[in-house]
Amino acid sequence: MSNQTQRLPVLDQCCLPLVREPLAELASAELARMFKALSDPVRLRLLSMIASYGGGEACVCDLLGAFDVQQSTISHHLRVLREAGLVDCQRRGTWVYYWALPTALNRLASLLTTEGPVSA
Amino acid sequence: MSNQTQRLPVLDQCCLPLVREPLAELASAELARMFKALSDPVRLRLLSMIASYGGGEACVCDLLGAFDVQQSTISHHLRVLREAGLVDCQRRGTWVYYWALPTALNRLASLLTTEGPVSA
DNA sequence: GTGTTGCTTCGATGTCTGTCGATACAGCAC
DNA sequence: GTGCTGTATCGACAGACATCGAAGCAACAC
Repeated sequence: MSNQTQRLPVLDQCCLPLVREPLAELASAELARMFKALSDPVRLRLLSMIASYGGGEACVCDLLGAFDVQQSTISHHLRVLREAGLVDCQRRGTWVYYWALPTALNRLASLLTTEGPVSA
Repeated sequence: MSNQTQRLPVLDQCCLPLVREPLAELASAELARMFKALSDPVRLRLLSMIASYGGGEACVCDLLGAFDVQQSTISHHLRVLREAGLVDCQRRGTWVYYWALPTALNRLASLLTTEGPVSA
């Protein structure tokens, strides 16, 4: 279930802050895909619930109750987050667990930061 | 030209990192609007060009040449960025200048950060 | 095997969005 | 005033997206 979508090669060398230098065209396309995954309230709450859940991962069954949409819709949003490289998942027996990918989140964060030192 | 759109009240008290606690429903809607503004490659590059431009602001005329889309499309994207609270603008004589709003960018950045200290 | 539960995928549908060309507006030069 | 330039807004349209219900698949219980 992991790694079934393509990698995001551009992100391996990008991530100077936006304010430091103009974004290249290729990088902007990849980054826009990641931000698009964050551009829906349901997905944002899903990511937040997953990332803040005890143990750093959450079963889909833990997430469903918090939303007023159908289970298939949640599954769709989880897939969008996964294809954007923001979360990954694994089936364990009957249940599927999701966890956030900190590297991706921190890269987006450092891109938006306008102050202080930068890791990349 | 400034402040012609509504404020984003939720952001004044939000912005603990996503990984720290689940996002409230209201906050997620406001934040999703901001991320949506970042979810287009043209807008991402526009923001980057504006933020990294010498003097911290850029005239629209400085931006147009870098894109393969019509001027009306650029104007549309600049409006989306402005209504999301990520940039502001001011007319000076014939030209309109845009600048990034660091507070908004840093809030999004701290929301995504999974490590280190947090300002809020 | 059958049945049940948890989750994903599929297909359809209404809404949103990026883009364009045309038009309107603002400021300057004259 | 007229004309010109820079930018914003309007209206239309194709493509993208969020949502749903139905169907499919995987793991378990029996």
